[in-house]
Amino acid sequence: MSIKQVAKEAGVSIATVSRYLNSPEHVREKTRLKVQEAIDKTGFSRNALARNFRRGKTSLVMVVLSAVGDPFFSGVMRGIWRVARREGYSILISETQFNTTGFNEYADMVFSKQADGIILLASISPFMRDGGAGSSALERRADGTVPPVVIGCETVTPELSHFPSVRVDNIGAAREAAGHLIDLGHKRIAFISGAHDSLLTSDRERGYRAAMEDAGLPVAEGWVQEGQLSIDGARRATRELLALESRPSAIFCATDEMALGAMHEIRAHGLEIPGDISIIGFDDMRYAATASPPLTTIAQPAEEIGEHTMERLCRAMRGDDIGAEPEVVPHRLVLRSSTAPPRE
Amino acid sequence: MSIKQVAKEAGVSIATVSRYLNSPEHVREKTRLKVQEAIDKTGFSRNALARNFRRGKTSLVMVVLSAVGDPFFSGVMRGIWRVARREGYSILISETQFNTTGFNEYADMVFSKQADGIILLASISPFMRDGGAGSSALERRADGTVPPVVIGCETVTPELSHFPSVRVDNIGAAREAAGHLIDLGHKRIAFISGAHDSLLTSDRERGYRAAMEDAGLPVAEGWVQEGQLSIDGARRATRELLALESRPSAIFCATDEMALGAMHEIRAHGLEIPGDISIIGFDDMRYAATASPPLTTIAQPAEEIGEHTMERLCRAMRGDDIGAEPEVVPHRLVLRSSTAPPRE
DNA sequence: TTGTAAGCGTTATCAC
DNA sequence: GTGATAACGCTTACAA
Repeated sequence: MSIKQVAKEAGVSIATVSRYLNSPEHVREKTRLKVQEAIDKTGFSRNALARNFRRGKTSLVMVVLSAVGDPFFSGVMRGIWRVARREGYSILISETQFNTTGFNEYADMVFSKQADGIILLASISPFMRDGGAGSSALERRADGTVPPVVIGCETVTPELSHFPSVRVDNIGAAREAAGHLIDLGHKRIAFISGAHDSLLTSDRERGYRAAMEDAGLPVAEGWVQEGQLSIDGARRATRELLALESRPSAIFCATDEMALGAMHEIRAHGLEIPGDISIIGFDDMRYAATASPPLTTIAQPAEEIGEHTMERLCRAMRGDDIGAEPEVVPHRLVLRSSTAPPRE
Repeated sequence: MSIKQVAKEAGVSIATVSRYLNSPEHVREKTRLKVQEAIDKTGFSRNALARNFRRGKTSLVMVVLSAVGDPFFSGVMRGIWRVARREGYSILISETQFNTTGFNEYADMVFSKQADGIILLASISPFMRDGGAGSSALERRADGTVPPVVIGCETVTPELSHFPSVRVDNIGAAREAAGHLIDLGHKRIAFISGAHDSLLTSDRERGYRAAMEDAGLPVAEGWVQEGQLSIDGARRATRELLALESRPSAIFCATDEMALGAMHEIRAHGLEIPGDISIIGFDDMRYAATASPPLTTIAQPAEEIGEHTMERLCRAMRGDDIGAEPEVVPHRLVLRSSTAPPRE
């Protein structure tokens, strides 16, 4: 079932079979028929491993994300796909499952030629911690060039600032989210962040703090809680907030996922949203609109982020210099029913 | 940056470098040091393409799913990962994006040796429709053996019944879900299915119809609506149901995703859940519990499905005969607050 | 313990 | 248009 057997079967050389496979227009009609027949007969399937090896490329792009199952990625992937199809790339996805080694393993795939490029959607903080093979894979390269990597959504650390990225202005958007609550008249506004080392949410936290400062409002002790980017984490964080002496009248959650957790916990305490407490999220994942009440949030143009990220990667894989500037795409405040003026 | 340059740098043969890489214990301490030094100096990274090609295996397992962003996959992947780590496999994920070619492309990767095995979580109906390369990849094999494929979650078509699968008893579980509504006293119970060709939800529909029949209840015209497996599809389906003369007092949704859409639509009509209409879902994805009211549903043991699926695949890749019997894992009815006795 | 050398299945570069 | 044939980078007998 190798090209060789097909050649024998068809009574031609292996070169001809290869040509038939790669550029049939360079093969005479009559020969083409013979070869196709031989292929059908032998049930041949070209060994992609050998092919990729020989060609030195795979036409595969690896998308690294923290976990499939995050609804936000649906849109981003759709955008990536649209471009990938157009440009002739296949997409392979890998999960870090929130751990360090996860990423390193996949970063190496570009280096070891198993993929032509990488799109990083996962949180990138993990692999800054050690100096393992993977992190260095992103730093150095034998010939000093930068490997084809584009970072999507995430905020970029200084260490990785030589990689291009596509994302919203997290600080500005967070500022706008907090600003919306302030505009409604809230003064006691809490923030639920991700983990303490999450870059993404630390930018959003910065925006929150900036908005508070602009408005001359204090950020009281305990008003910033870690929600671990999870529903349960957000519930715990909310529990803390509700127990506070100066209980906030509004909570800004760094992700919609956590906002859903917060809402659940608030209801469990017999409080009303937005009557007793207003909630605003971030991402506009599809479950934000079906929440009860529907969640006010900051929408990221997920599909657009996916498209632009992939487009930029394609240029990098083609060998173009795409620079390292982050591309900022527009966010949008989506007003729904989970925010309202405070009661008093 | 090939093994050859490292060999030259270290003053040894390429065989020694290769040995160092694969079984360092067979290399003298002193030589080991020399080689390691040369590797560091050259910044060498072994070309996995060449390696896999030569070895004829990749230690890679491909997980095919319809689309990233489905919260239900989180748990399944966690289970798959646990086993993969233990058995020394890496996981690569691919999306069909709900189209046929998507699957074919990836199915071929096993055939073409880029992955050692496949786990199919995606709906498998698409690739039954044509006789393309991919579908045949799952059917025939040069030497007549069955390629290492295990199907997770999904119901298996007769055409694919020679492949092993791991899943819940969809019919039985659906019967229980509908039965729960019947036990509560509901008589007008509707069902929101996926697409008409979705195997998964057609089994659930069968369970629903069986339960109704058992109870001697009719399934009136219009009580079974297609929800396209999406929130919006479910909203449309619900709109149809609410407009019905004999408006149902309870709706069984074939997935939690659709249940959230249905709930949203019901609330938009100013109706109460479960006061006016009871809702029950299927899957117990993580947003089911945070819905308002929390969603009564059928829980699938996602993590367990992932584990068992991967375990079985590992045995298949090892060459063991794993048979083709579907393995049925237990489901569980999770009572929350979206179901209650009918008003009257 | 190390080196030599024969492949693995393709693609690509030549002649013809 | 087609056919030899030399790579590609690595693993693995087999020899030394």
